[in-house]
Amino acid sequence: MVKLSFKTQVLQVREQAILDAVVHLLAEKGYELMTLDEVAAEVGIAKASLYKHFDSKEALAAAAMVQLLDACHAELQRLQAQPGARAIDRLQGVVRWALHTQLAGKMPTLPAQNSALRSALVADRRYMTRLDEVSEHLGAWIVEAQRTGDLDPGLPVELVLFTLFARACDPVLGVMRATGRYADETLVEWLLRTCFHGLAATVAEPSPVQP
Amino acid sequence: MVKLSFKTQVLQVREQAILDAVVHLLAEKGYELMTLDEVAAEVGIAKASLYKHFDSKEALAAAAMVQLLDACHAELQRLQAQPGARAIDRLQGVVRWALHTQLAGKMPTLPAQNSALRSALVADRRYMTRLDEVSEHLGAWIVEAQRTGDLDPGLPVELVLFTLFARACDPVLGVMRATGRYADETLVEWLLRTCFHGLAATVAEPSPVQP
DNA sequence: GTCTATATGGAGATAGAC
DNA sequence: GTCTATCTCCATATAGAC
Repeated sequence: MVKLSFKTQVLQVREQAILDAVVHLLAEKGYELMTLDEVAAEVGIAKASLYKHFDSKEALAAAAMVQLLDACHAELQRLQAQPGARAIDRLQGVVRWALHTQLAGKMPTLPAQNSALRSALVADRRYMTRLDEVSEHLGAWIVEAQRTGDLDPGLPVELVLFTLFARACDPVLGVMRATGRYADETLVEWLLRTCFHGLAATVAEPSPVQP
Repeated sequence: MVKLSFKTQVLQVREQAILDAVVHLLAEKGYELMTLDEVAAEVGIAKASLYKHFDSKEALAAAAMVQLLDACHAELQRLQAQPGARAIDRLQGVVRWALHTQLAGKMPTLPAQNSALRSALVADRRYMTRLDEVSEHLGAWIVEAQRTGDLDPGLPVELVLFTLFARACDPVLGVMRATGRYADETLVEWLLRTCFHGLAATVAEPSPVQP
């Protein structure tokens, strides 16, 4: 076991607090609208202190995204360990996890195609490595689900993959929640249904048994 | 017919050029990353001149969004006039139109939930009026499609409506296009399929007739 | 209305004491 | 490493001549 000095531990706790704030603000307002003043205020430290932990705003956001991918990876492992599950069950499970993460205010929106963040992310090896791992893992499940006919085999794997990423931060969830008319769990199930079976969703409802 | 002086016509043409540039830049980079310097440069006028036509950046974006809603409204009218079409056909038609608009670089992304743009839009009567009209029109089609069983009647109308708005600027289209591997029309059809029938899409392909 | 030039404010990043 | 204070850049918005 690696020995960590007390000071080092305090440091790590602080860095974790910073990353939590960043994830929260990224989820709430997105990268462009997130300011380092807000981050510092939420953590309760001076803005300048942030630069002792991270080189720039982009590096800060990248570290937060790495943390998110780590959480996703952990969820993939957890789902992988489910004994009787089929690939399609695991895929639905990861989308459900993503939607819950979004409901918890911890799912950053996808970076815009030409954002400064985008460039920083593709240049970040830790981020790209994890993204590849997650993509590989999901890709394998997608291929398997297509083989068993649970996913449309006519769609390119990458299209399914990108769609899953996009649905993870689907704005529909937030807008529907803002109406205040539906329970969180209901919304999650509806979004899962539209994601996998579409708005048409001709899936037969189980009819109640007559007494 | 209303008589317009030459000067007034020139003015309107210029304003249209400005709005075209704004729509283009909103689609390309989003509201936050769009700068008035870029707008002015693309139109070929001085930045200060923009303020003779529009009061602020927000007003500029709002006018562009109004234009987009007008284009959407026109498309709704066109689809309404199709004689034999069912409601579901019309709904798919409007999503197809939206995706083509996005491919043409003329579909702004949805404003973030807490953006300054958002506030400006809800405060803009012209925008809200048109949004209500479009929503009403689509809502009627949705209800009709649910009645005929072409859309899942178990989903709230507003959820379907928000989902259609969200899919209009689905980032999946841009990402897939960036791979350069697929024809635009193919991508549009795939996205329509996943939108209405989901990633599972158990719809049977028409098998070729044997000779 | 269009231009050049400028004012104003906000946000990322840095300096230097402690 | 943390702080206060400051620098610098850039984007919105305005002033004023033509």
